[in-house]
Amino acid sequence: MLGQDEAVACCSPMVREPLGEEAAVDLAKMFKALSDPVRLRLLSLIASHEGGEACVCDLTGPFDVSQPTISHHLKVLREAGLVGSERRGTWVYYWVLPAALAKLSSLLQAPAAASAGAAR
Amino acid sequence: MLGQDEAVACCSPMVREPLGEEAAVDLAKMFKALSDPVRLRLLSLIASHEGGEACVCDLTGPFDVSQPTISHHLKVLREAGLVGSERRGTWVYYWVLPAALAKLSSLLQAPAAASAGAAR
DNA sequence: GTCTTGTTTCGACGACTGTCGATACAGCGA
DNA sequence: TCGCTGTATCGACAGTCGTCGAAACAAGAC
Repeated sequence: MLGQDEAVACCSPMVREPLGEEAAVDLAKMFKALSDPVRLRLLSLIASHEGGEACVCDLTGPFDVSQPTISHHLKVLREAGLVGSERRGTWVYYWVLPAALAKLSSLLQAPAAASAGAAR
Repeated sequence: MLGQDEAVACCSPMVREPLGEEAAVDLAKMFKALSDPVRLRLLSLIASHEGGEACVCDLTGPFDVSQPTISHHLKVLREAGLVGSERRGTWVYYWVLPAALAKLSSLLQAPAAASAGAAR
């Protein structure tokens, strides 16, 4: 549960060395979870919500899609390891797992050298 | 073409404030391009290749899929704005656009505070 | 010009995805 | 207990995606 720290530093930028086949499959699942506008907004809505967590009732309002669809997207995010969830009484709360985001973020980090060198 | 610098700094982490509807649609397209294992490996193969660029002939070998499929994936990456390409004589070369990766990377950056605060 | 090699486009096919309404489940309050 | 509200699951449907072989296009070699 708490062992998220190792995940943060697990991935050097993918621009430094070729991604392994298995790692690519794994990472692709996480990116796929981020590949829908509704899920992206859900994630940012949860993360920026007061206290770092939000109940589903906070999340259905801002969208034009039905409640079952929101529930489906939340499930996708959860199964991708991007958010955690817990039922507390009547409501179910969701929060972002920062280690997962950090993992992807560091993976995409482009070395400054490459960035500067790309003056084409 | 050259206006990539502004893109680098355009996006504060999505965990700080809710993503706008249009921004989410835009970003989702880029993440969708990353949501396939073959494309992820292609991207990292291109980026980590000597000189920061690779010709298609360097990219078809490591994969089990047909060459037209590789070409298709390269097109997806190109249309997502993640790579650039150019024909030089017989061969076509691809390179990564670092600004695009940096944009996504910074977007996913989880503030240390949120990380620490998630001690549930 | 004609052949050869490298790359892209085309058309088709099965599999997966996002969405919905209907329904089921969970917990609270009367 | 019964009803009410919040959330998840189910089944269905249209649309998109990854893949292939065949064919077209591009550039150099003979």
